[in-house]
Amino acid sequence: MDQVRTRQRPAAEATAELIAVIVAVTGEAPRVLTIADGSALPSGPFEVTHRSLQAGMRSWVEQQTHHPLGYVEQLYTFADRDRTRTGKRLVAISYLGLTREARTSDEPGVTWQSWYRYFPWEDWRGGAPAMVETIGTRLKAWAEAADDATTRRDRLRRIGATFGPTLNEELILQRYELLWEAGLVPESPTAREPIDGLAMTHDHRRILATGIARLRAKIKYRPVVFELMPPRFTLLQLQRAVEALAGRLLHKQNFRRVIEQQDLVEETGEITTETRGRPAKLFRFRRDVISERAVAGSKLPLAR
Amino acid sequence: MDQVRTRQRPAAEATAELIAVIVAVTGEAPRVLTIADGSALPSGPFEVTHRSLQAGMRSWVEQQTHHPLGYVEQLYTFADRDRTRTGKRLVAISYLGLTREARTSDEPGVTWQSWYRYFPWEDWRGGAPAMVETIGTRLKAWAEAADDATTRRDRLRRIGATFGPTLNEELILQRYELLWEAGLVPESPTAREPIDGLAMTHDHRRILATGIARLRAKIKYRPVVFELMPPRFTLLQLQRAVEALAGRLLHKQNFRRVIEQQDLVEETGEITTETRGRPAKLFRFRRDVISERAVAGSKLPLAR
DNA sequence: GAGGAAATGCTCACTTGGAGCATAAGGAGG
DNA sequence: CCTCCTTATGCTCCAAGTGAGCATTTCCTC
Repeated sequence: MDQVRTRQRPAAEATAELIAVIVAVTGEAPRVLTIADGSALPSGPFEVTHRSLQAGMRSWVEQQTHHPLGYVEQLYTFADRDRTRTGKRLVAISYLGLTREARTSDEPGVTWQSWYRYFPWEDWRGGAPAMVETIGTRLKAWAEAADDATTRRDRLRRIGATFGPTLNEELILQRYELLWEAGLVPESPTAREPIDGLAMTHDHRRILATGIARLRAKIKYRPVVFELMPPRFTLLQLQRAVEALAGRLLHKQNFRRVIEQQDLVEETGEITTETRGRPAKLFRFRRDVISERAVAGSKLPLAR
Repeated sequence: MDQVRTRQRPAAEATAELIAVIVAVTGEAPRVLTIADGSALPSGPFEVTHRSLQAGMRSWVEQQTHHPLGYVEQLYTFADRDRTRTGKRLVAISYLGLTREARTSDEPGVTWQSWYRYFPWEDWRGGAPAMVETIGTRLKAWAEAADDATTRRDRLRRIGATFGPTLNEELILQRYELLWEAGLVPESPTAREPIDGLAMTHDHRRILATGIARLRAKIKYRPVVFELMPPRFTLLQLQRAVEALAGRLLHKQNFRRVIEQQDLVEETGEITTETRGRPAKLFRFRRDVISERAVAGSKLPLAR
């Protein structure tokens, strides 16, 4: 009955847009596929010809970047008030895709960018980035500038939780939002002398942050890193990839221990001498574990 | 530039629908708010007047059920081909809401239902439900009936992973999908002698499964159970609520140990004698931890 | 041939998580 | 009033998991 009532109302018109965060790891850099020379994520409207949302997203990415996609998962859906046009609502559905960087597309404007160009304060592999101190100072100033004590305390608490010494790499979105609120990024309406870091159109940088956060969380319990690896790799290469994504370094021996005891990889029998030092065994991902434990976890030594 | 190309294409029309999975725990039953006498979830179109997707969803639920909402989070967005009407695409955005069951709404058709009426095979609190064996038999028959060996092996693997002895309560969606594929639920196009369990219109039962899966996963690392509890409760009541959601029993002493060492609750100083046995202390949730560790986890002894 | 860089093996101290034993404290029934 | 039943609470044990390091091995470069 309420169903019926629902049906009687004129359904509101809307436009659905598909936005993709496509990630690869090349060398030791986590990279994201962009269009418009790094200032936007691949995107396009959901059309009648698309079999599904995901299919539509794949089609746009392939059309705009000529890059094939592998693993894909939905991220988040939002409707900005700012995105309203001609009385219709614009709903944006974002996806996270994992792939390996192929030949540079010859499409104009299509480039792979290290995601740390957009979030330079997120790369802690070489210790805390210098700018973190500046950020801390400016955030505190912003917190102190609050009108009432409650807001002030709340801001300080959030600063401590997101930029604290025990930095949690999954909180990238919360950190970005804090910077946005504090007017430290150019996209912010209250921006004043923004800090370093490339911006993107609309809320694409925010969507990128969402994708990174999801990925940083997911590598801890699902074997998704392997979607970013070449067919054969050494354990150190695997570790470097995880470190690139997480933005922090890991204990080598423990990393190997966990990977091996998880039975996620198997030796190919080959050995590489391409690196310095003692030659390393090459491994391959045991694809079958994906089905085996689509469920069970994969666990990486990323706990804190 | 690719951006520009995107803009030049005529944006496809779509209709966005909001669907809500509203959960409460009453007594020892996890309940879901339904309309149409249990056959549908509250839902309605996203309209221009809605400030945001979430606001729209709240407004529909309140309008259809007169039930106030608390905690809410987005679940998933999908576009069924079947949902196409008049050449437009229908995008459905689903939400999960947690609340406490208030007075029964006087709206006709609005009822709270135990979610195990829809998924009777998911309640393992009293041991494996009798129907699980039947399900296993029928699923195996379905697997064996596959044309080629690969499909057969794959089906058996999935059956083992989802209905295996070490049943993982989070896989409720995968189990439902398997039953759907095997034609064991009435919604399935290949349905034949469906097993027990109430169906819902469209894919609402599937959305409910998604919501339950999310909630079962989330209670393990975020203090969301408290959204479902009264202001003051005993630790056993809290445990019963978690068990109701997870569909399985927990070790009492360990449960208390974890809850207490997490500092999630504090004693009210009161004692209740409303239950049998030794009177229990009443606790209240420390609301402030939500902000304290919006981040950090809460962890419940639900690991396996 | 020496030194440097990585790969590998192993140890140790601690933390967590799953189980179970034992005791305490009300209420109900006799 | 006494006994039994039920639930609340305290604690102990043990196994598995995790964070840090030490020690060796094996190539390459100089």
